[in-house]
Amino acid sequence: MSRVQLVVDRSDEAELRLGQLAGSLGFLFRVGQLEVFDNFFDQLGKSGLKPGEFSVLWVVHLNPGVRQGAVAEKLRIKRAHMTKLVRSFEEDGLIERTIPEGDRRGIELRLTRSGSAFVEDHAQEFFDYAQSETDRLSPDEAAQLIALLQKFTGLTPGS
Amino acid sequence: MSRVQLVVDRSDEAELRLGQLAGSLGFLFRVGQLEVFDNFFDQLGKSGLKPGEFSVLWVVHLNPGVRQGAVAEKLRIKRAHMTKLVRSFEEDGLIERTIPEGDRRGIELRLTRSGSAFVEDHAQEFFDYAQSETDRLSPDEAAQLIALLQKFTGLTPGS
DNA sequence: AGAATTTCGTTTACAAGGAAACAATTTTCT
DNA sequence: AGAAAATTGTTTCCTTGTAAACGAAATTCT
Repeated sequence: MSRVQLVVDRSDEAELRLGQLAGSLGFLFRVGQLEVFDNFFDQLGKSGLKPGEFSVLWVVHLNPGVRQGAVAEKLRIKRAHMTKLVRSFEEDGLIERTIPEGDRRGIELRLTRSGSAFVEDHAQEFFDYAQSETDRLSPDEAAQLIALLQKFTGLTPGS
Repeated sequence: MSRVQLVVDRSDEAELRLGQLAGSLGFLFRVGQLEVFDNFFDQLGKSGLKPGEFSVLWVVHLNPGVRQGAVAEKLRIKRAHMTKLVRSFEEDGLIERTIPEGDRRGIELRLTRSGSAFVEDHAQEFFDYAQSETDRLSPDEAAQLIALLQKFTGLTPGS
């Protein structure tokens, strides 16, 4: 008895066509970021460290007295949201807000002693992790990728 | 009468140090994505086109009958959220959901005639825009950046 | 000086997205 | 076959982030 077998070969979960989408910067950025953040939480989530929040503390650490609007603009956090972050840091005793004499609209941010301690405690693991993100690329490729991203975003380590 | 002028030279909004943060992939991805999306809405927002939503329609367009979980996984959309998107597309008459014979847990997605029309109407401008995103880089750099991102994310145009 | 505009942070009201528990189905393991 | 485990989509609740209108302060323009 002969049998005809229809082999559809969906390869099941196999291939899913993305077409031009896979060449779209916006999409690649999104996937890249989720990739990185997922790993981040897997590895550092336990220490209560969130990338966005740590970034704010880090920038205040490097720029004591900075106005919160300037941090928001640089880190691309909306001002409305920055208000919440900063207030919450203040409640946690990590950040100090002072209204400067010169311009009493703005608010200057500084780390408290406790905030400094937090940054110093976690900077190492944060940036060590940032380093390890690039493991899936060769060192050359990683350096190239970062350089291209910096050019694209207009960000440089210096400033 | 002589005057002493204290010049602090804050350069005002000038420089804000980011230190190692500017070399962190997660941060660069985030800024890159926001950069791209802001421009996207400036240019295409009027046509009611949202990048995430269009991406879903596009993938269904290229892979008729795909299960929604597969789309979610590939596009890195959480399944809970994909449910909402797909239901909303169904309400709008853009997508058809059918329960396949083989496995009645899953749901197969297909574009309706109206959904196909939408994708065909907007694919051009969507990907034209995606192309224009790279304007701030040279063509070589853009190609390199995309290739590196594809390698990093494990995504390739083919599949 | 005084009115109009701009800047800065805040508030409120909402949208986007995620975590966890769940029901229905299928698969695996005895 | 039948119990245990895994898969798939859904629901509910919650967190994160945004938009828009606002008040206070500073700046600009007569």
